[in-house]
Amino acid sequence: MGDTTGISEPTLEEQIAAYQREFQDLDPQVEKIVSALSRLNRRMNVAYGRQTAALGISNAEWEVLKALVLSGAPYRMGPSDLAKRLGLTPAAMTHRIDRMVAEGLVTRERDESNRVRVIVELTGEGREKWLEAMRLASVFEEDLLQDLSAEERTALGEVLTRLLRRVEHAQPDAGGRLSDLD
Amino acid sequence: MGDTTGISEPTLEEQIAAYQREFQDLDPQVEKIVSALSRLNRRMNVAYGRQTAALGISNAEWEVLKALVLSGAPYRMGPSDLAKRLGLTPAAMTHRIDRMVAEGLVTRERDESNRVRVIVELTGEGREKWLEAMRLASVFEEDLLQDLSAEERTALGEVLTRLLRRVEHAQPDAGGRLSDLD
DNA sequence: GCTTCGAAGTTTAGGTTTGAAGTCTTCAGG
DNA sequence: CCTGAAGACTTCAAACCTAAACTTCGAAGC
Repeated sequence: MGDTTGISEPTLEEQIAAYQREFQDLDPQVEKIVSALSRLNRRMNVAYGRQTAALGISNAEWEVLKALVLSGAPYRMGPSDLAKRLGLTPAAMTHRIDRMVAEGLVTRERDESNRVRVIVELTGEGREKWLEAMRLASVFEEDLLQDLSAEERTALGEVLTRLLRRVEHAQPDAGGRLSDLD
Repeated sequence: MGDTTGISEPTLEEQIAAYQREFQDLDPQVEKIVSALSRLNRRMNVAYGRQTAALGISNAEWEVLKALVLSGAPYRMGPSDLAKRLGLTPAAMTHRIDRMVAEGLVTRERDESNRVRVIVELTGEGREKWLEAMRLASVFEEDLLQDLSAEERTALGEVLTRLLRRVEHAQPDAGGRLSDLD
């Protein structure tokens, strides 16, 4: 994972001003929200990356551990399910599992009841790694939000889930319009 | 850019419940905000990816065009500056510029006043591509936020920039605590 | 002037992901 | 049974990234 520490970009205000200069047909308020969302997420991922790196795992491996843990005991999933869950191709999943097996985070075995299927199962070590990562992450997240009052947190959560519903239940066609899928 | 269309994850509510089950020491309200932020961003990137793909460019190339345009006329930057701006290594920047030169989106020439430096300059075609992409993106973004009232937009922008300031001026150490850098 | 150091880009080697092709297993019909 | 088809996973080649070594140029110091 590349060290994105040295990332240097203009301030949000400067960037909005530049957008106004180069593309007048743009609502600065909308752009502010979108740009802030994007930046916030990038910075958070950098932070998560440092934390997981300190535990000796990559962000990619953390994603796999997360999917397995959240699937609930006995913490088993097939490679295809994992791939769909993480938005990877099956090929990438195969290699990622290879590495994680070598590191003892998961095991891979054939399903004896259906020998086409493969079962990826979290090891005790893998679960422990996830718990450690979660402990770090939860401290970071609480710190991040510490300036927000309870009311602000509620409001923010509500607005974000509203936006999320809007993108999840609809995907834009090539023209950019959101069109319902279901 | 892999087609992440088939991404399949539990609903946000299910995921929060799973977190509670597997890691009790977690504020569901915090986790809701963080998870929604992360998902929202991922979905938006998928949407942007489709739009830029429809224009025959990748998300990666779009980032470069954006940096050049926002730098202002005459739309020139050095590879190192671009690399820092995008959070890439110089090596990656070299190859990315290679491709974009081949596609006619930018030109590369040596700075005659300082022959170590290289100048990457946006072409008319590159600028036009960016404008097209922005037209699509702005429609998408406006659609995304259409359910939010003016007051909600203002409040959301304010809260997000507040969070952004908190991560930008501080980066967590390996222990997860935010610690001021300046 | 000569040397040394640092900065800017490029090249090279290695690793991860993708898309396409291939293998193996299961299942439904003849 | 045997065959064909579909599904689950793996293998392979190509694309793109990172880290590190290398090349070149410019700026200081003696």
